[in-house]
Amino acid sequence: MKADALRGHLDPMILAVVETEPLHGYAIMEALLERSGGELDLPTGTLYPALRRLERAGYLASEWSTVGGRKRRTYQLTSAGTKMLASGKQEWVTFRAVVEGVLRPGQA
Amino acid sequence: MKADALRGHLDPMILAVVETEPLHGYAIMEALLERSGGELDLPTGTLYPALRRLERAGYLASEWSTVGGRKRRTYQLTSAGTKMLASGKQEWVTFRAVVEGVLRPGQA
DNA sequence: GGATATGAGTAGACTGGCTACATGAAGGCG
DNA sequence: CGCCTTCATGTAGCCAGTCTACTCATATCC
Repeated sequence: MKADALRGHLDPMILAVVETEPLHGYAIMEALLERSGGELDLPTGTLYPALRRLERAGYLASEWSTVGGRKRRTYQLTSAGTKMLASGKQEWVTFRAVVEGVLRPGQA
Repeated sequence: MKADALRGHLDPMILAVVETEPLHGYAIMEALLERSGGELDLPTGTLYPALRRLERAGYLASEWSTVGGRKRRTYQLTSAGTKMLASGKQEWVTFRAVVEGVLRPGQA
């Protein structure tokens, strides 16, 4: 899967994995990997800046903790993030319809 | 629909509309607009550079003609373009599975 | 002692879609 | 005639997000 393909689709995916429970960065990486069936193996240079961006934008809130001698920054959805996730899901549906309307998969 | 979302997905869409018949740039724009239900209204600053890029890459071949006093550059798929389109469609299926696996739409 | 897993982060490159602009002909309208 | 809209192609330069490559630090297992 090409890197560019993710553009603009990563944000809702990140928000989605912290929807049900707050997670720290490393756990978010693992959750994305697991939910995508091993396809979405984000480099840290992508994930961490993305998380900070989403926090700056007000969609995530973070909190430091120490577990087993290691520092974690745990992120949770804000109410703005919840709304953003909902609209992101809606946009995905639109986007999918556009692409498939043009590609017409399964058609000559 | 955000602009970034298109990143990496535009190329197969362009190839798809010239799959059945060669078209010139302006007609490609209209075809994309029509097939997407009015959602995909590409600026010329996006489409024309993309076409040249795809031609440079060997996926499209172009030919000039004059119709009604206006010059047209008509593009058609090369055999490499046909293969590229096929793999692009396959990549789309994968990408869709990844996004939906993470987003889990219609699920809590 | 060394490798691996956990955990967070930055600097800088790359790239493709965008805005804004330039050019020109055909055709309709008042 | 002058003006606008549509058709038609194109470039220059901006911008933002993902990437590569790196740093730093602890815990655990061999």
